[in-house]
Amino acid sequence: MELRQLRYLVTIAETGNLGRAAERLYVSQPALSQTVRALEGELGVRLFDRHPGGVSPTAVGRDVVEAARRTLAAAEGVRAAAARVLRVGFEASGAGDLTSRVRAEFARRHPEARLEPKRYDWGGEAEALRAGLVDVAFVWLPADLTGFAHEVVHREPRVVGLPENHRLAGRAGLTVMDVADEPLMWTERAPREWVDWWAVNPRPDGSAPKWGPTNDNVEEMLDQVADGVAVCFGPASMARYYTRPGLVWVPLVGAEPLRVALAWPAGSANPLVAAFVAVVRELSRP
Amino acid sequence: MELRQLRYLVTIAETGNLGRAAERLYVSQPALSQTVRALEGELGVRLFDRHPGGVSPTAVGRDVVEAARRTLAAAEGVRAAAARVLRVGFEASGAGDLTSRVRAEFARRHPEARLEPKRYDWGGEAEALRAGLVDVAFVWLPADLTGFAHEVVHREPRVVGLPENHRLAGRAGLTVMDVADEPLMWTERAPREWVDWWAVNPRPDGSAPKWGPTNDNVEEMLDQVADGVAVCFGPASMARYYTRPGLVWVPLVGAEPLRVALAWPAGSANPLVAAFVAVVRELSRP
DNA sequence: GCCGGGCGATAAGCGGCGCTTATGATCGCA
DNA sequence: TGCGATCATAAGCGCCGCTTATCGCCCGGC
Repeated sequence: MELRQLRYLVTIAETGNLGRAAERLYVSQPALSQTVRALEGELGVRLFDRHPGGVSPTAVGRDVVEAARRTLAAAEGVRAAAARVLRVGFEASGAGDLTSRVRAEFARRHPEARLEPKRYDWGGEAEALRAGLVDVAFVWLPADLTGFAHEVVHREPRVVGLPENHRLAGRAGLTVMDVADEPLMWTERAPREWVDWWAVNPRPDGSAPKWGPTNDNVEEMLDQVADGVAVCFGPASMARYYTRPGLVWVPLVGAEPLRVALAWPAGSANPLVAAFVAVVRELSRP
Repeated sequence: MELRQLRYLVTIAETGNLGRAAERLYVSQPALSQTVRALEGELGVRLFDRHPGGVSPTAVGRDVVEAARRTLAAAEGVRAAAARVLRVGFEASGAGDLTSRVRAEFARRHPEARLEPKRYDWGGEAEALRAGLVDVAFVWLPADLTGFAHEVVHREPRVVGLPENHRLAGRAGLTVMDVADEPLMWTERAPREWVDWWAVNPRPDGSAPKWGPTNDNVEEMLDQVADGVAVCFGPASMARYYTRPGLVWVPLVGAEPLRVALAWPAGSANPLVAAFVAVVRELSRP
């Protein structure tokens, strides 16, 4: 078994077609035919069912492909270990100022290492983690982190984003019910649970939020709020990290704060992960 | 980068010597020389310092080798996925009858899969997990499980093992202090923390246990207890899974029960891990 | 101080294997 | 029934990773 074979395998599974896979891999179709046969022989199981129209993985094949994906991710970890890069996933304002404090301290301790902060859209940091696109991530809870090592490292109160000419814009604080009648921004990207948590759904009185337009990320959300079409909720740090002309932030009172977890695949191949976790753990302790 | 190269790398790091590594790998020494150079070129860093007497990994090299190890373990996961085997680590009586219930239910749901229970000596199941020798393990707590996904799935009261002719052998229950004067079996294999927890050290009154002979595993321990040279502590299931002529078990009262965690490397390449975890989680819920 | 042994690096040649192109076999579909 | 997909097979070839042979280096022993 070689990584080349696993790379081929994954691409074949993704395209479901030897021809197209060959194209994407810059090899000829028989090369893949041959590789599949070799792997099937070595592993002793049929991995794909062939039919005119393409190939589809068998039950075992699906699992093998998934295992192959993880192996390739681990191999990427070898590269990362050599390059001393650590890809850190987050969304929007991440873990607030903890993020920058961690970055500074990590750089101090590991001057040879390079952090690569990678921002994702709503709920995307958890997906990225799962897909092996990042080595570690600051994940906004709630999120499904089963199968990942994680710990809550940060919490911050929430705020309400309003157009500056909104009748409530001058208030010192707002409750969820204060803005119950305002259309609320939401997203189709993140899991249901995530959206409901942010929207405080159901409300204390059992009612549902008044859903407004959807958006895919902070910028889109804030643009629309500044345009006056809706209001939004966010963590306090969002007020410090993102501004928009025509947008004001007011503390949201009586709602539970955002909890941010640091999550990473246990047993990650990238040794910087452990170092990063240690720094975050230390700085989040006070 | 190919698995072959990573295999070579790890062996070279283990032997610290190209010649001996070549021997173990059934290739010639220049082949390794060449592989190291190729990898160093591809990764853009020096991995080993060469000196007369052998090679030693650089700082980066150490990390790369570690990442390579994980990658090879992941590749083993591909084999496991194909073979549908799940290696389950445990020690002694493991998680008691939960173990057998899980095995039955797992076999029912995944008839094509094969469980490979692997028993380890005291504290060895956690090491085995770390070394990638098992895919999942029932770990007796306390244990260091940082970096692993884990959850407590089982608890059971403790018992005292005594020679049958011991003056306390007929009692319905014993406290730690009742046997404070008896030499207590212990082991040098497990971490300090583990040994102290089992020995209830320090005792409620602040005193230390009276340490008796050491042993490496259940059989040795029970043999010695049956011989009358010491007493031992164990989980209740040990009384049901192991018997010895001349040995009796008495409940240990007033001591906290054993907690058993199911632990696995998050993001394991073996898909059966998730299936197994699901079964255990379900059966341990009642 | 010199020589021998052990180490890794280099050189040159060779052979396997994984690629290529060309073609065959099979099925679905019009 | 023939066409256009698909994957499988065949045959040839070239790369690359192996081998053996040798070198250069450092050290330790006498």
